[in-house]
Amino acid sequence: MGHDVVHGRIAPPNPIADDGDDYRFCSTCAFGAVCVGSGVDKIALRDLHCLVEHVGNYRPGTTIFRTGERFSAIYAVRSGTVKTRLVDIDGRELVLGFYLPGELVGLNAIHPESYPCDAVALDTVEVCRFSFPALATLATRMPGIQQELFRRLSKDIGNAALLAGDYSADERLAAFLIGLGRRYAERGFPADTLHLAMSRGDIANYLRLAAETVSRVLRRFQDQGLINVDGRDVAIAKPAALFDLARPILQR
Amino acid sequence: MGHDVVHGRIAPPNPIADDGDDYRFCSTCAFGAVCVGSGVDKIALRDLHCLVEHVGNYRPGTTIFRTGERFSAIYAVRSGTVKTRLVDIDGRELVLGFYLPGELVGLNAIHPESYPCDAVALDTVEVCRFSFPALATLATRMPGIQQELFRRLSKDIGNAALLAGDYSADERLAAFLIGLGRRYAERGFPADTLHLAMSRGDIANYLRLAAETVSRVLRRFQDQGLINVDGRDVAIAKPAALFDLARPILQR
DNA sequence: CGGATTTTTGACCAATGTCAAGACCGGTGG
DNA sequence: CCACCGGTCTTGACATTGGTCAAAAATCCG
Repeated sequence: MGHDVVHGRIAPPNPIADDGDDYRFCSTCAFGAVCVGSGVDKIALRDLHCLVEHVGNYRPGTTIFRTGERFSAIYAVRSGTVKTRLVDIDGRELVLGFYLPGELVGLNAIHPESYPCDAVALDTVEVCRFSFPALATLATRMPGIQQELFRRLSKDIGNAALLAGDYSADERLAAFLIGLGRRYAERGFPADTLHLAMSRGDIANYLRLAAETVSRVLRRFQDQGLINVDGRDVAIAKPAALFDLARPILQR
Repeated sequence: MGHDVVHGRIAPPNPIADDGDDYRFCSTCAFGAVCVGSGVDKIALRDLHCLVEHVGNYRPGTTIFRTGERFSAIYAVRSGTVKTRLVDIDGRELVLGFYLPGELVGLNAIHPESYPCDAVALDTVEVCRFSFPALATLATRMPGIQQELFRRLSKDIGNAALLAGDYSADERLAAFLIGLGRRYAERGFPADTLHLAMSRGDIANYLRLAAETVSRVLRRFQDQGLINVDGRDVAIAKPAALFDLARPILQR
Protein backbone atom coordinates (compact mmCIF):
# COMPACT_ATOMS: atom_id res chain seq x y z
CA MET A 1 0.00 0.00 0.00
CA GLY A 2 3.04 2.18 -0.26
CA HIS A 3 3.49 3.03 3.36
CA ASP A 4 6.49 5.00 4.41
CA VAL A 5 8.62 3.95 7.29
CA VAL A 6 8.81 6.57 10.00
CA HIS A 7 10.35 6.30 13.41
CA GLY A 8 10.98 2.63 13.05
CA ARG A 9 7.50 1.31 12.39
CA ILE A 10 5.23 0.97 9.43
CA ALA A 11 3.63 4.32 8.80
CA PRO A 12 -0.15 4.47 8.79
CA PRO A 13 -2.10 5.27 5.67
CA ASN A 14 -1.31 8.93 5.32
CA PRO A 15 -3.67 10.39 2.78
CA ILE A 16 -2.27 13.38 0.98
CA ALA A 17 -4.17 15.69 -1.26
CA ASP A 18 -2.86 15.64 -4.78
CA ASP A 19 -1.58 18.97 -5.93
CA GLY A 20 -3.02 18.79 -9.39
CA ASP A 21 -1.81 21.11 -12.09
CA ASP A 22 -2.84 24.66 -12.70
CA TYR A 23 -6.33 23.79 -13.83
CA ARG A 24 -7.10 20.59 -12.03
CA PHE A 25 -7.25 21.15 -8.33
CA CYS A 26 -6.03 19.01 -5.48
CA SER A 27 -8.11 15.86 -5.76
CA THR A 28 -8.78 15.87 -2.04
CA CYS A 29 -9.19 19.64 -2.04
CA ALA A 30 -11.93 21.13 0.06
CA PHE A 31 -13.47 22.58 -3.05
CA GLY A 32 -12.55 19.80 -5.42
CA ALA A 33 -16.08 18.59 -5.91
CA VAL A 34 -17.26 22.09 -6.73
CA CYS A 35 -14.67 22.65 -9.42
CA VAL A 36 -14.69 19.22 -10.96
CA GLY A 37 -18.43 18.90 -10.82
CA SER A 38 -20.29 21.67 -12.58
CA GLY A 39 -19.02 23.33 -15.76
CA VAL A 40 -15.90 24.78 -14.26
CA ASP A 41 -15.57 28.49 -14.71
CA LYS A 42 -11.96 28.72 -15.83
CA ILE A 43 -11.54 32.31 -14.77
CA ALA A 44 -13.00 31.79 -11.34
CA LEU A 45 -10.88 28.69 -10.95
CA ARG A 46 -7.79 30.68 -11.76
CA ASP A 47 -8.90 33.16 -9.11
CA LEU A 48 -9.30 30.38 -6.60
CA HIS A 49 -5.83 29.25 -7.50
CA CYS A 50 -4.52 32.74 -6.93
CA LEU A 51 -5.97 33.14 -3.50
CA VAL A 52 -4.83 29.80 -2.24
CA GLU A 53 -1.38 29.42 -0.82
CA HIS A 54 0.27 26.11 -0.09
CA VAL A 55 2.00 26.14 3.22
CA GLY A 56 4.14 23.17 3.98
CA ASN A 57 5.83 21.19 6.65
CA TYR A 58 4.51 22.09 10.00
CA ARG A 59 6.42 19.87 12.40
CA PRO A 60 4.59 17.96 15.14
CA GLY A 61 3.59 20.31 17.91
CA THR A 62 3.94 23.50 15.88
CA THR A 63 1.13 25.96 15.60
CA ILE A 64 -0.74 27.01 12.45
CA PHE A 65 -2.67 29.78 14.15
CA ARG A 66 -3.10 30.87 17.73
CA THR A 67 -5.95 31.99 19.94
CA GLY A 68 -6.59 35.68 19.61
CA GLU A 69 -4.83 36.27 16.29
CA ARG A 70 -6.86 38.30 13.85
CA PHE A 71 -8.90 36.07 11.56
CA SER A 72 -7.86 36.35 7.96
CA ALA A 73 -7.86 32.88 6.46
CA ILE A 74 -9.19 29.38 6.69
CA TYR A 75 -6.99 26.36 6.13
CA ALA A 76 -7.58 23.12 4.29
CA VAL A 77 -5.49 20.23 5.53
CA ARG A 78 -3.49 18.65 2.70
CA SER A 79 -1.64 16.01 4.69
CA GLY A 80 -1.25 15.05 8.31
CA THR A 81 -3.61 15.74 11.17
CA VAL A 82 -4.40 18.99 12.93
CA LYS A 83 -6.06 19.51 16.29
CA THR A 84 -7.75 22.68 17.45
CA ARG A 85 -7.78 23.37 21.15
CA LEU A 86 -8.35 26.06 23.66
CA VAL A 87 -6.98 26.34 27.13
CA ASP A 88 -9.46 27.64 29.64
CA ILE A 89 -8.73 30.03 32.42
CA ASP A 90 -7.61 27.43 34.90
CA GLY A 91 -5.43 25.55 32.51
CA ARG A 92 -7.72 22.77 31.33
CA GLU A 93 -7.15 21.95 27.67
CA LEU A 94 -10.27 21.52 25.60
CA VAL A 95 -9.76 19.89 22.21
CA LEU A 96 -12.37 21.15 19.76
CA GLY A 97 -11.61 18.92 16.83
CA PHE A 98 -9.25 16.82 14.77
CA TYR A 99 -8.88 17.58 11.07
CA LEU A 100 -7.89 15.11 8.38
CA PRO A 101 -6.77 15.91 4.83
CA GLY A 102 -9.53 17.64 2.90
CA GLU A 103 -11.12 19.16 6.01
CA LEU A 104 -11.34 22.87 6.79
CA VAL A 105 -9.86 24.46 9.89
CA GLY A 106 -10.77 27.90 11.15
CA LEU A 107 -14.45 28.20 10.26
CA ASN A 108 -15.24 28.97 13.88
CA ALA A 109 -13.16 32.15 13.60
CA ILE A 110 -15.39 33.95 11.11
CA HIS A 111 -17.72 35.24 13.75
CA PRO A 112 -15.40 36.43 16.47
CA GLU A 113 -13.10 37.72 13.70
CA SER A 114 -10.19 36.32 15.64
CA TYR A 115 -9.21 32.71 16.08
CA PRO A 116 -10.96 31.36 19.17
CA CYS A 117 -8.54 28.46 19.47
CA ASP A 118 -5.06 27.23 18.58
CA ALA A 119 -4.51 24.95 15.60
CA VAL A 120 -1.67 22.52 16.25
CA ALA A 121 -0.02 20.00 13.94
CA LEU A 122 -0.08 16.49 15.41
CA ASP A 123 2.34 15.08 12.88
CA THR A 124 3.98 16.53 9.80
CA VAL A 125 1.30 18.73 8.28
CA GLU A 126 0.78 20.57 5.03
CA VAL A 127 -2.13 22.94 4.50
CA CYS A 128 -3.66 25.25 1.92
CA ARG A 129 -4.32 28.74 3.15
CA PHE A 130 -7.40 30.55 1.79
CA SER A 131 -7.69 34.26 2.42
CA PHE A 132 -11.22 34.47 3.71
CA PRO A 133 -12.24 37.87 2.33
CA ALA A 134 -11.02 36.78 -1.08
CA LEU A 135 -12.78 33.46 -0.79
CA ALA A 136 -16.02 35.13 0.22
CA THR A 137 -15.80 37.47 -2.73
CA LEU A 138 -15.19 34.57 -5.04
CA ALA A 139 -18.14 32.78 -3.49
CA THR A 140 -20.46 35.51 -4.69
CA ARG A 141 -19.42 34.65 -8.24
CA MET A 142 -19.29 30.90 -7.78
CA PRO A 143 -22.47 29.72 -6.08
CA GLY A 144 -20.98 26.24 -5.80
CA ILE A 145 -18.25 27.55 -3.55
CA GLN A 146 -20.71 29.53 -1.50
CA GLN A 147 -22.82 26.45 -1.13
CA GLU A 148 -19.84 24.36 -0.12
CA LEU A 149 -18.91 26.87 2.56
CA PHE A 150 -22.47 26.92 3.90
CA ARG A 151 -22.46 23.12 3.94
CA ARG A 152 -19.18 22.84 5.82
CA LEU A 153 -20.18 25.45 8.35
CA SER A 154 -23.50 23.75 8.92
CA LYS A 155 -21.81 20.37 9.26
CA ASP A 156 -19.50 21.69 11.96
CA ILE A 157 -22.48 22.89 13.97
CA GLY A 158 -23.90 19.39 13.88
CA ASN A 159 -20.63 17.78 14.87
CA ALA A 160 -20.08 20.12 17.77
CA ALA A 161 -23.60 19.55 19.05
CA LEU A 162 -23.13 15.81 18.81
CA LEU A 163 -20.22 15.87 21.15
CA ALA A 164 -22.17 17.90 23.64
CA GLY A 165 -24.63 15.19 24.57
CA ASP A 166 -24.32 13.54 27.97
CA TYR A 167 -23.15 10.24 26.67
CA SER A 168 -21.23 7.55 28.51
CA ALA A 169 -17.53 6.99 28.05
CA ASP A 170 -18.26 3.83 26.06
CA GLU A 171 -20.64 5.60 23.71
CA ARG A 172 -18.19 8.42 23.17
CA LEU A 173 -15.23 6.25 22.37
CA ALA A 174 -17.19 3.94 20.11
CA ALA A 175 -18.55 6.92 18.20
CA PHE A 176 -15.09 8.44 18.01
CA LEU A 177 -13.56 5.33 16.46
CA ILE A 178 -16.45 4.75 14.04
CA GLY A 179 -16.43 8.41 13.04
CA LEU A 180 -12.71 8.45 12.41
CA GLY A 181 -13.03 5.27 10.36
CA ARG A 182 -15.73 6.82 8.22
CA ARG A 183 -13.69 9.90 7.58
CA TYR A 184 -10.72 7.79 6.52
CA ALA A 185 -13.03 5.78 4.29
CA GLU A 186 -14.25 8.97 2.60
CA ARG A 187 -10.64 9.49 1.58
CA GLY A 188 -10.27 6.00 0.21
CA PHE A 189 -8.56 4.40 3.17
CA PRO A 190 -9.73 1.39 5.13
CA ALA A 191 -12.30 2.28 7.75
CA ASP A 192 -11.25 -0.49 10.09
CA THR A 193 -7.52 -0.03 10.54
CA LEU A 194 -6.90 3.32 12.11
CA HIS A 195 -3.76 5.05 13.12
CA LEU A 196 -4.35 7.64 15.79
CA ALA A 197 -2.22 10.71 15.25
CA MET A 198 -3.23 12.02 18.65
CA SER A 199 -2.27 10.94 22.15
CA ARG A 200 -4.68 9.38 24.63
CA GLY A 201 -4.66 12.69 26.43
CA ASP A 202 -5.80 14.51 23.28
CA ILE A 203 -8.58 12.01 22.75
CA ALA A 204 -9.62 12.42 26.37
CA ASN A 205 -9.66 16.20 26.12
CA TYR A 206 -11.70 15.93 22.95
CA LEU A 207 -14.25 13.50 24.37
CA ARG A 208 -14.31 15.23 27.76
CA LEU A 209 -13.00 12.23 29.62
CA ALA A 210 -9.90 11.59 31.70
CA ALA A 211 -6.96 10.06 29.88
CA GLU A 212 -7.19 7.13 32.29
CA THR A 213 -10.78 6.51 31.27
CA VAL A 214 -9.83 6.42 27.59
CA SER A 215 -7.15 3.90 28.38
CA ARG A 216 -9.49 1.74 30.44
CA VAL A 217 -12.30 1.75 27.89
CA LEU A 218 -9.99 0.87 25.02
CA ARG A 219 -8.66 -1.95 27.16
CA ARG A 220 -12.16 -3.22 27.82
CA PHE A 221 -13.18 -2.93 24.16
CA GLN A 222 -10.18 -5.08 23.35
CA ASP A 223 -11.02 -7.61 26.07
CA GLN A 224 -14.52 -7.79 24.58
CA GLY A 225 -13.02 -8.49 21.17
CA LEU A 226 -14.40 -5.31 19.60
CA ILE A 227 -11.04 -3.87 18.63
CA ASN A 228 -7.35 -4.66 18.66
CA VAL A 229 -5.14 -1.98 20.06
CA ASP A 230 -1.44 -1.73 19.43
CA GLY A 231 -0.25 1.58 20.75
CA ARG A 232 -1.74 4.14 18.41
CA ASP A 233 -2.85 1.58 15.87
CA VAL A 234 -6.40 0.41 16.30
CA ALA A 235 -8.04 -2.32 14.26
CA ILE A 236 -11.81 -2.48 14.46
CA ALA A 237 -12.67 -6.15 14.75
CA LYS A 238 -16.44 -5.91 15.15
CA PRO A 239 -17.64 -2.74 13.46
CA ALA A 240 -21.30 -3.68 13.89
CA ALA A 241 -20.99 -4.19 17.64
CA LEU A 242 -19.04 -0.98 18.00
CA PHE A 243 -21.65 0.85 15.99
CA ASP A 244 -24.35 -0.52 18.26
CA LEU A 245 -22.57 1.06 21.19
CA ALA A 246 -22.27 4.35 19.33
CA ARG A 247 -25.84 4.29 18.09
CA PRO A 248 -27.28 6.83 20.54
CA ILE A 249 -24.72 9.33 19.27
CA LEU A 250 -24.46 8.52 15.59
CA GLN A 251 -28.01 7.63 14.83
CA ARG A 252 -29.91 10.51 16.22
CA MET B 1 -42.30 49.20 31.28
CA GLY B 2 -45.41 48.22 29.41
CA HIS B 3 -45.60 44.59 30.37
CA ASP B 4 -48.65 42.64 29.45
CA VAL B 5 -50.49 40.55 31.98
CA VAL B 6 -50.60 36.91 31.05
CA HIS B 7 -51.77 33.97 33.06
CA GLY B 8 -52.21 36.03 36.15
CA ARG B 9 -48.72 37.39 36.60
CA ILE B 10 -46.71 40.22 35.21
CA ALA B 11 -45.44 39.18 31.83
CA PRO B 12 -41.70 39.29 31.30
CA PRO B 13 -40.12 41.62 28.81
CA ASN B 14 -41.17 39.99 25.59
CA PRO B 15 -39.19 41.56 22.79
CA ILE B 16 -40.92 41.52 19.47
CA ALA B 17 -39.36 42.38 16.19
CA ASP B 18 -41.00 45.36 14.58
CA ASP B 19 -42.54 44.57 11.25
CA GLY B 20 -41.42 47.71 9.58
CA ASP B 21 -43.00 48.82 6.35
CA ASP B 22 -42.26 47.59 2.87
CA TYR B 23 -38.85 49.18 2.70
CA ARG B 24 -37.72 49.32 6.27
CA PHE B 25 -37.25 45.88 7.65
CA CYS B 26 -38.06 44.40 11.02
CA SER B 27 -35.83 46.34 13.38
CA THR B 28 -34.85 43.17 15.19
CA CYS B 29 -34.67 41.29 11.90
CA ALA B 30 -31.84 38.87 11.41
CA PHE B 31 -30.67 40.90 8.45
CA GLY B 32 -31.66 44.29 9.74
CA ALA B 33 -28.13 45.49 10.23
CA VAL B 34 -27.22 44.51 6.71
CA CYS B 35 -30.07 46.39 5.13
CA VAL B 36 -29.98 49.47 7.31
CA GLY B 37 -26.23 49.67 7.29
CA SER B 38 -24.68 49.87 3.88
CA GLY B 39 -26.30 51.71 1.00
CA VAL B 40 -29.36 49.56 0.79
CA ASP B 41 -29.94 48.08 -2.60
CA LYS B 42 -33.65 48.74 -3.06
CA ILE B 43 -34.17 46.01 -5.58
CA ALA B 44 -32.36 43.40 -3.56
CA LEU B 45 -34.27 44.50 -0.51
CA ARG B 46 -37.51 44.03 -2.36
CA ASP B 47 -36.30 40.55 -3.26
CA LEU B 48 -35.53 39.82 0.35
CA HIS B 49 -39.00 40.98 1.19
CA CYS B 50 -40.44 38.67 -1.43
CA LEU B 51 -38.71 35.59 -0.24
CA VAL B 52 -39.54 36.12 3.40
CA GLU B 53 -42.81 34.91 4.73
CA HIS B 54 -44.22 35.89 8.08
CA VAL B 55 -45.65 32.93 9.87
CA GLY B 56 -47.56 33.69 13.00
CA ASN B 57 -48.90 32.29 16.16
CA TYR B 58 -47.34 29.03 16.94
CA ARG B 59 -48.92 28.00 20.23
CA PRO B 60 -46.74 26.69 23.06
CA GLY B 61 -45.65 23.14 22.35
CA THR B 62 -46.34 23.28 18.62
CA THR B 63 -43.72 22.41 16.10
CA ILE B 64 -42.18 24.67 13.47
CA PHE B 65 -40.28 21.90 11.77
CA ARG B 66 -39.57 18.28 12.57
CA THR B 67 -36.62 15.96 12.47
CA GLY B 68 -36.23 14.39 9.06
CA GLU B 69 -38.28 16.88 7.05
CA ARG B 70 -36.59 18.05 3.90
CA PHE B 71 -34.64 21.24 4.49
CA SER B 72 -36.00 24.16 2.55
CA ALA B 73 -35.95 27.19 4.80
CA ILE B 74 -34.40 28.83 7.82
CA TYR B 75 -36.48 30.75 10.33
CA ALA B 76 -35.87 34.00 12.15
CA VAL B 77 -37.69 34.29 15.45
CA ARG B 78 -39.83 37.43 15.60
CA SER B 79 -41.37 36.97 19.02
CA GLY B 80 -41.38 34.33 21.69
CA THR B 81 -38.82 31.62 22.28
CA VAL B 82 -38.06 28.48 20.29
CA LYS B 83 -36.17 25.41 21.38
CA THR B 84 -34.55 22.88 19.08
CA ARG B 85 -34.24 19.35 20.32
CA LEU B 86 -33.60 15.85 19.23
CA VAL B 87 -34.68 12.65 20.84
CA ASP B 88 -32.06 9.95 20.76
CA ILE B 89 -32.66 6.31 20.16
CA ASP B 90 -33.43 5.44 23.74
CA GLY B 91 -35.73 8.34 24.37
CA ARG B 92 -33.42 10.88 25.96
CA GLU B 93 -34.26 14.42 24.86
CA LEU B 94 -31.30 16.56 23.93
CA VAL B 95 -32.00 20.29 23.69
CA LEU B 96 -29.68 21.88 21.14
CA GLY B 97 -30.55 25.50 21.68
CA PHE B 98 -32.97 28.24 22.65
CA TYR B 99 -33.69 31.02 20.20
CA LEU B 100 -34.79 34.53 21.06
CA PRO B 101 -36.25 37.14 18.70
CA GLY B 102 -33.76 38.06 16.00
CA GLU B 103 -32.01 34.70 16.10
CA LEU B 104 -31.92 32.16 13.27
CA VAL B 105 -33.20 28.61 13.59
CA GLY B 106 -32.38 25.83 11.17
CA LEU B 107 -28.81 26.61 10.14
CA ASN B 108 -27.76 23.14 11.22
CA ALA B 109 -30.02 21.67 8.53
CA ILE B 110 -28.09 23.01 5.54
CA HIS B 111 -25.61 20.20 5.54
CA PRO B 112 -27.75 17.14 6.06
CA GLU B 113 -30.34 18.79 3.77
CA SER B 114 -33.00 17.68 6.20
CA TYR B 115 -33.74 19.05 9.62
CA PRO B 116 -31.67 17.15 12.17
CA CYS B 117 -33.91 18.26 15.04
CA ASP B 118 -37.37 19.49 15.96
CA ALA B 119 -38.04 23.19 16.49
CA VAL B 120 -40.69 23.72 19.15
CA ALA B 121 -42.40 26.89 20.32
CA LEU B 122 -42.02 27.40 24.07
CA ASP B 123 -44.57 30.17 24.23
CA THR B 124 -46.53 32.02 21.59
CA VAL B 125 -44.12 32.36 18.71
CA GLU B 126 -43.98 34.26 15.46
CA VAL B 127 -41.27 33.66 12.90
CA CYS B 128 -40.11 34.77 9.49
CA ARG B 129 -39.54 31.97 7.03
CA PHE B 130 -36.68 32.38 4.51
CA SER B 131 -36.54 29.98 1.61
CA PHE B 132 -32.92 28.93 1.76
CA PRO B 133 -32.22 28.46 -1.95
CA ALA B 134 -33.69 31.90 -2.60
CA LEU B 135 -31.73 33.41 0.25
CA ALA B 136 -28.50 31.86 -0.98
CA THR B 137 -29.11 33.22 -4.45
CA LEU B 138 -29.79 36.64 -3.05
CA ALA B 139 -26.62 36.35 -1.00
CA THR B 140 -24.59 36.12 -4.19
CA ARG B 141 -25.89 39.57 -5.10
CA MET B 142 -25.75 41.04 -1.60
CA PRO B 143 -22.37 40.29 -0.05
CA GLY B 144 -23.61 41.72 3.23
CA ILE B 145 -26.21 39.02 3.49
CA GLN B 146 -23.72 36.33 2.60
CA GLN B 147 -21.39 37.68 5.25
CA GLU B 148 -24.15 37.74 7.82
CA LEU B 149 -24.98 34.11 7.09
CA PHE B 150 -21.33 33.12 7.40
CA ARG B 151 -21.14 34.98 10.69
CA ARG B 152 -24.21 33.37 12.16
CA LEU B 153 -23.14 29.91 11.08
CA SER B 154 -19.71 30.44 12.56
CA LYS B 155 -21.18 31.76 15.78
CA ASP B 156 -23.32 28.66 16.18
CA ILE B 157 -20.23 26.47 15.89
CA GLY B 158 -18.65 28.38 18.74
CA ASN B 159 -21.73 28.17 20.91
CA ALA B 160 -22.14 24.47 20.37
CA ALA B 161 -18.51 23.83 21.19
CA LEU B 162 -18.77 25.89 24.35
CA LEU B 163 -21.50 23.72 25.70
CA ALA B 164 -19.46 20.63 25.02
CA GLY B 165 -16.79 21.34 27.61
CA ASP B 166 -16.70 19.24 30.76
CA TYR B 167 -17.81 21.96 33.08
CA SER B 168 -19.44 21.62 36.47
CA ALA B 169 -23.13 22.12 37.04
CA ASP B 170 -22.40 25.47 38.72
CA GLU B 171 -20.33 26.72 35.82
CA ARG B 172 -22.94 25.65 33.32
CA LEU B 173 -25.84 27.29 35.06
CA ALA B 174 -23.96 30.48 35.75
CA ALA B 175 -22.92 30.70 32.11
CA PHE B 176 -26.45 29.94 31.00
CA LEU B 177 -27.94 32.77 33.02
CA ILE B 178 -25.25 35.28 32.07
CA GLY B 179 -25.54 34.30 28.43
CA LEU B 180 -29.29 34.66 28.40
CA GLY B 181 -28.98 38.03 30.08
CA ARG B 182 -26.55 39.23 27.45
CA ARG B 183 -28.80 38.13 24.65
CA TYR B 184 -31.73 39.98 26.20
CA ALA B 185 -29.52 43.01 26.62
CA GLU B 186 -28.63 42.92 22.92
CA ARG B 187 -32.33 43.37 22.28
CA GLY B 188 -32.61 46.31 24.62
CA PHE B 189 -33.97 44.51 27.65
CA PRO B 190 -32.48 44.37 31.11
CA ALA B 191 -29.75 41.76 31.43
CA ASP B 192 -30.46 41.09 35.07
CA THR B 193 -34.16 40.30 35.22
CA LEU B 194 -34.80 37.23 33.17
CA HIS B 195 -37.94 35.34 32.45
CA LEU B 196 -37.25 31.76 31.51
CA ALA B 197 -39.58 30.59 28.78
CA MET B 198 -38.36 27.04 29.24
CA SER B 199 -38.96 24.51 31.99
CA ARG B 200 -36.28 23.28 34.37
CA GLY B 201 -36.33 20.06 32.42
CA ASP B 202 -35.55 21.91 29.19
CA ILE B 203 -32.69 23.75 30.84
CA ALA B 204 -31.40 20.47 32.20
CA ASN B 205 -31.57 18.78 28.82
CA TYR B 206 -29.80 21.74 27.29
CA LEU B 207 -27.02 21.85 29.88
CA ARG B 208 -26.78 18.06 30.08
CA LEU B 209 -27.77 17.89 33.70
CA ALA B 210 -30.67 16.30 35.55
CA ALA B 211 -33.66 18.53 36.23
CA GLU B 212 -33.09 17.92 39.94
CA THR B 213 -29.57 19.27 39.65
CA VAL B 214 -30.79 22.45 37.97
CA SER B 215 -33.26 22.93 40.75
CA ARG B 216 -30.67 22.35 43.44
CA VAL B 217 -28.06 24.64 41.93
CA LEU B 218 -30.55 27.47 41.45
CA ARG B 219 -31.55 26.99 45.08
CA ARG B 220 -27.96 27.21 46.20
CA PHE B 221 -27.25 30.25 44.04
CA GLN B 222 -30.20 31.91 45.74
CA ASP B 223 -29.00 30.88 49.21
CA GLN B 224 -25.64 32.40 48.32
CA GLY B 225 -27.36 35.62 47.36
CA LEU B 226 -26.28 35.44 43.72
CA ILE B 227 -29.78 35.40 42.28
CA ASN B 228 -33.40 35.62 43.27
CA VAL B 229 -35.64 32.96 41.86
CA ASP B 230 -39.39 33.23 41.65
CA GLY B 231 -40.63 30.38 39.54
CA ARG B 232 -39.47 31.15 36.05
CA ASP B 233 -38.44 34.69 36.89
CA VAL B 234 -34.81 35.07 37.80
CA ALA B 235 -33.20 38.27 39.01
CA ILE B 236 -29.44 38.35 38.93
CA ALA B 237 -28.37 39.98 42.18
CA LYS B 238 -24.60 39.70 41.84
CA PRO B 239 -23.70 39.61 38.15
CA ALA B 240 -19.99 39.87 38.88
CA ALA B 241 -19.97 36.90 41.21
CA LEU B 242 -22.04 34.88 38.79
CA PHE B 243 -19.71 35.81 35.98
CA ASP B 244 -16.77 34.66 38.06
CA LEU B 245 -18.37 31.25 38.31
CA ALA B 246 -19.00 31.19 34.57
CA ARG B 247 -15.55 32.47 33.69
CA PRO B 248 -14.03 29.15 32.61
CA ILE B 249 -16.82 28.86 30.03
CA LEU B 250 -17.35 32.43 28.91
CA GLN B 251 -13.85 33.71 29.01
CA ARG B 252 -12.00 31.16 27.07
C1' DC C 1 -62.05 23.29 43.50
C1' DG C 2 -59.38 19.43 41.65
C1' DG C 3 -56.45 16.90 38.63
C1' DA C 4 -52.22 17.33 36.11
C1' DT C 5 -47.82 19.00 35.63
C1' DT C 6 -43.74 21.03 37.23
C1' DT C 7 -40.61 21.85 40.84
C1' DT C 8 -38.37 20.92 45.03
C1' DT C 9 -36.19 18.09 48.47
C1' DG C 10 -34.04 13.97 50.44
C1' DA C 11 -31.55 9.51 50.44
C1' DC C 12 -28.81 6.68 47.98
C1' DC C 13 -25.79 5.04 44.19
C1' DA C 14 -22.88 4.62 40.16
C1' DA C 15 -19.91 6.44 36.70
C1' DT C 16 -16.05 8.80 36.14
C1' DG C 17 -12.37 11.73 37.94
C1' DT C 18 -8.21 12.02 40.85
C1' DC C 19 -4.07 10.53 42.73
C1' DA C 20 -0.20 7.59 42.68
C1' DA C 21 2.77 4.10 41.12
C1' DG C 22 4.65 1.33 37.74
C1' DA C 23 5.17 -0.40 32.74
C1' DC C 24 6.24 0.52 28.28
C1' DC C 25 8.04 2.45 24.73
C1' DG C 26 11.26 5.38 21.57
C1' DG C 27 15.23 8.14 21.43
C1' DT C 28 19.93 9.35 22.85
C1' DG C 29 24.49 8.99 24.01
C1' DG C 30 28.22 6.32 25.78
C1' DC D 1 24.99 -2.72 21.39
C1' DC D 2 23.32 -1.39 25.65
C1' DA D 3 21.89 1.64 29.58
C1' DC D 4 19.52 5.39 30.69
C1' DC D 5 16.02 9.03 30.29
C1' DG D 6 11.56 11.28 29.38
C1' DG D 7 7.29 11.02 27.99
C1' DT D 8 3.14 8.35 27.26
C1' DC D 9 0.26 4.81 28.66
C1' DT D 10 -1.72 1.54 31.87
C1' DT D 11 -3.42 -0.07 36.19
C1' DG D 12 -5.19 0.15 40.92
C1' DA D 13 -7.37 2.39 45.04
C1' DC D 14 -10.23 5.82 46.42
C1' DA D 15 -13.18 10.19 46.25
C1' DT D 16 -16.70 13.01 44.41
C1' DT D 17 -20.01 14.90 41.42
C1' DG D 18 -24.12 14.45 39.68
C1' DG D 19 -27.76 10.94 38.46
C1' DT D 20 -31.72 8.08 39.98
C1' DC D 21 -35.64 7.04 42.56
C1' DA D 22 -39.32 8.47 45.39
C1' DA D 23 -42.33 11.50 47.59
C1' DA D 24 -43.99 15.96 48.86
C1' DA D 25 -44.93 20.75 47.63
C1' DA D 26 -46.13 24.24 44.54
C1' DT D 27 -48.20 25.83 40.49
C1' DC D 28 -51.11 25.79 36.56
C1' DC D 29 -55.52 25.72 34.38
C1' DG D 30 -59.82 24.18 33.33
